[in-house]
Amino acid sequence: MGTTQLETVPEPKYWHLKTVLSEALDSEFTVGEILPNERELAARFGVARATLRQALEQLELEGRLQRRRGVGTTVAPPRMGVDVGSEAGPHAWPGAPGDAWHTEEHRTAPAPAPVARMLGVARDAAVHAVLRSRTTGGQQVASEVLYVPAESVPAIPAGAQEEPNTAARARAVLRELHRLQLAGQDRTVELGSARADDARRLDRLPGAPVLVVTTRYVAEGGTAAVSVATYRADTCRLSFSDGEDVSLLAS
Amino acid sequence: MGTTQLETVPEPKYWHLKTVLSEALDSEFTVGEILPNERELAARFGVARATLRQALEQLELEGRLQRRRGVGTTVAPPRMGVDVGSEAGPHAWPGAPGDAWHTEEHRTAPAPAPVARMLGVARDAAVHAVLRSRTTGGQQVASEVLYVPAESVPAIPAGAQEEPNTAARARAVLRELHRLQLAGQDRTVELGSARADDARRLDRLPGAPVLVVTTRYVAEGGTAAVSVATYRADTCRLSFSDGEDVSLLAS
DNA sequence: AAGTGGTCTAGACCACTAC
DNA sequence: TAGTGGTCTAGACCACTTC
Repeated sequence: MGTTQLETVPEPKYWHLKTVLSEALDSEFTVGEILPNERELAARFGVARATLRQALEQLELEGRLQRRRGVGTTVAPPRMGVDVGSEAGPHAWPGAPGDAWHTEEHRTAPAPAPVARMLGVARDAAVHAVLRSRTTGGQQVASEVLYVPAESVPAIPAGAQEEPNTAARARAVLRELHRLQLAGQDRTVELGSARADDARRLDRLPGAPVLVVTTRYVAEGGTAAVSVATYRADTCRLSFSDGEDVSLLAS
Repeated sequence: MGTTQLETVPEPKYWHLKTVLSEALDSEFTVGEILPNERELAARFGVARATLRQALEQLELEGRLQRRRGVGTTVAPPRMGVDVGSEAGPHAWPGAPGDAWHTEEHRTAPAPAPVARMLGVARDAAVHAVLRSRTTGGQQVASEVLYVPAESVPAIPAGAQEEPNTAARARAVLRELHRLQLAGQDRTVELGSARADDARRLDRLPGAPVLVVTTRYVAEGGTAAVSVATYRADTCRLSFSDGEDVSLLAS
């Protein structure tokens, strides 16, 4: 026999299952419909529940399914496009009028190591942390922490006094930030898994896949602030329209 | 007792494990070092192998570990930044001189349904498909398919003749495309899982997490081409520098 | 041939939601 | 309380790499 050995590949069961289920979703189910439970599906396909779950996990990762403990597995709507590139025009400070975020809270804490490095501050230096959240179509799609070193907003008193009016303090930090001249910004996107607090805010379990968008805001002196936004990877498609008029994207 | 019920939350074992391992990676291991095998790690932590694997999977998803069948689990280097926004200046056609891609192959096939919709062609209409790949630091980080409807490159003869010189044909399609005036482009990023062919090209198993970057190229008449690029989500951090001079990003 | 990670099983119990 | 998905176990065998 030749060396070609056509298709010796034994396709894993869960992979084949995923394909079968995916086609069934396209043809026999409608958005929002609930699937039979895992034990029954496993029995119906003649596999162990763990194997079936491997297939379901993949489909959930791809945004085709939504699973909720105690409730069931439902067919997910197509991912929603979420504008990231031109929320309020190119090169705008966070919190500029018209952006898609809701300012929620203010804390004073040391920034995570990579953020501290970008900001050029000591690894354990306390900075302002402004927590914001973003909702689209009635659903929480992202939560963000904006790190602002004290040097960027000298008019804001240091946070010795941890008062309850944190939302007001957060807005004050943003207002001060807007006084600076924004020289530019750059963004990175990477895959992450939701930490416990983000997971709670996004209504997901810890470890759920998220898209982490890190934005560095550059002003005169250097990096004036860094934002770390985590988007639900299962329901979101991030869109970076370059400021052009892009109308017919739709789904 | 009050209703606060502090920390009733029984943290899942795999979650706790992941935290412990993560800290160990930071303090006791160096990049490239190989970990003890899964059976031994599981025994050492007193959990089933499946539970340990759940923790390892998370760490691999976050780019902390790299696992290879038949070899072992190694500590991964930090993710590499991959420029997506300004490869060859803003608003350049794919294949413009200086871009980071290597043109490999040409096919003629119907585009996937969502792409066909963006291109405004019939769902089963055959279009040019140009396959390209991108390497960074000696590693294959992305594979791309560029879909070009026949209308965008009328000078290229329809692909009745499936000759072997497909790379040459691919470059011819790109050359023809460059004759059009590029009016704008927009990008989306979403999470996906590698199909069998992409997985092979990226040296990963099918289903591996990938970041799917979809770019729509707009010329006079409308959408002239659509590119679907899949990046290894475990090793890549996509960077959208807005064309500014952004030097001090580092790791 | 030996050792690794990848797949799969059949079961158990837990946490959560809804009634 | 009943039913769902989430976690966990202790095994088995397979596919792949290396020697």
